[in-house]
Amino acid sequence: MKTILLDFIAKYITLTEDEKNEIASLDIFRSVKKGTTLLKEGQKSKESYFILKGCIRTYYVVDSEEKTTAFYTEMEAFTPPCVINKTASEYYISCVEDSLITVSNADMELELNSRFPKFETMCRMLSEELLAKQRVDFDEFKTSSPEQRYLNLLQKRPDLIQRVPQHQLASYLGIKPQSLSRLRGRILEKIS
Amino acid sequence: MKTILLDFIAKYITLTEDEKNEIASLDIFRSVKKGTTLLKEGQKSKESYFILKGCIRTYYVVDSEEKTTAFYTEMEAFTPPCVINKTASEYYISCVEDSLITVSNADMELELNSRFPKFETMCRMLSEELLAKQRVDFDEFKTSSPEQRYLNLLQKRPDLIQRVPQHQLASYLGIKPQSLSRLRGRILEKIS
DNA sequence: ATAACTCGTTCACTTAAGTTAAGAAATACG
DNA sequence: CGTATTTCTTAACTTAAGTGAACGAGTTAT
Repeated sequence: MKTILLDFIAKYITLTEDEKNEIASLDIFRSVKKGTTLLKEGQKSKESYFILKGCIRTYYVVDSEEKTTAFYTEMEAFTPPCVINKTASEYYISCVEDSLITVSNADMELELNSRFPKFETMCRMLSEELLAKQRVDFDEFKTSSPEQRYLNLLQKRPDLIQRVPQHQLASYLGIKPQSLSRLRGRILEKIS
Repeated sequence: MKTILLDFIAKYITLTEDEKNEIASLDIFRSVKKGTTLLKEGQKSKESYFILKGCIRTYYVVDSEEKTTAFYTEMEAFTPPCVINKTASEYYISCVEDSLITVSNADMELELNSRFPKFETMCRMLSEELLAKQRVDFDEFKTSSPEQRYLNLLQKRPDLIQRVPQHQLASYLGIKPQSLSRLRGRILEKIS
């Protein structure tokens, strides 16, 4: 189970056995139930997350309506903007499914970064990679219609369409649930 | 002039005089004319950019139509996704105005990172910060209408509306130039 | 077991963006 | 200087998303 995290790290740097043991012995592994809220709007936080198993969602509440902006699943890591900016969170984080995650602390990372330059190298590489990936996602979103976005999602993350409620998917695609229903109907008609 | 870059770096780390001199003596400062294309679709590149003065635009060409996805202006840095992913570029980079920029190389950065841990710390902090900022931008884009996006841009980057052609702004906002014209008319009517 | 609620879908209607075309205004260029 | 080109706006029409309401299916609570 803890090997999932070590496998992830191995994509960026090579750890000694001692270092692996140190990582594995950290008290960062958490099991969270579906529906659990990990962070609320207005709260301050220093926590970063890595998903071993399950699905985590971030959403804003605008005019008492949820606006889902991201889903994180297996082998994905993220740090909320409020942790980087040291501001109160503008969004909520909650569990879509029973999940197994790691929860690490900014202070802990700071210490690891200064103790192990290797660790900082990994953080830099990971941030650069995520920045590039998110840039491409953003560009694709901007340059395509809701229907294209849905078809794109169907290609790239088909699992999401199965494991996530439609109304959350809709807002993730930037539209209303009714529009997603209609749009799916339209696509089915085209095929037949 | 080179102090602009040093001021930017100073936001993240503290350099010695020797280090400052070394940075200032690097052959990375370039003056580029309006309209110059820095990178084309299909090309490979290892170059990162920092804008001292001017404005740089990234755009895709889809069905022989330009889709502008970003503008970079004074004191902004960016590395194209193709450099990180080591793939051919999917977009173009071009100069909106006569600009003064730095062009650095991935190999050069790798060397600096290993010679000066401080430099890698800066890269990590910068990537983390840009990742958080871009996340917020993406979320705002997703959760708002074209009209809200325009008003938001008017607040956050009023200079862009002056210095960039409308049709490029429109595609940056995810709409057609005609829609931007109409939308601006609608806003003016509301005010009066 | 039934009532309350959530979720997804459908429908009719409204609103805004896309499309096509035309013309005015600004800019570039020979 | 005048012509060509690009840029911006306007208008009429089409298409798709937003809105409000209603319905059935499935779930939760009492």
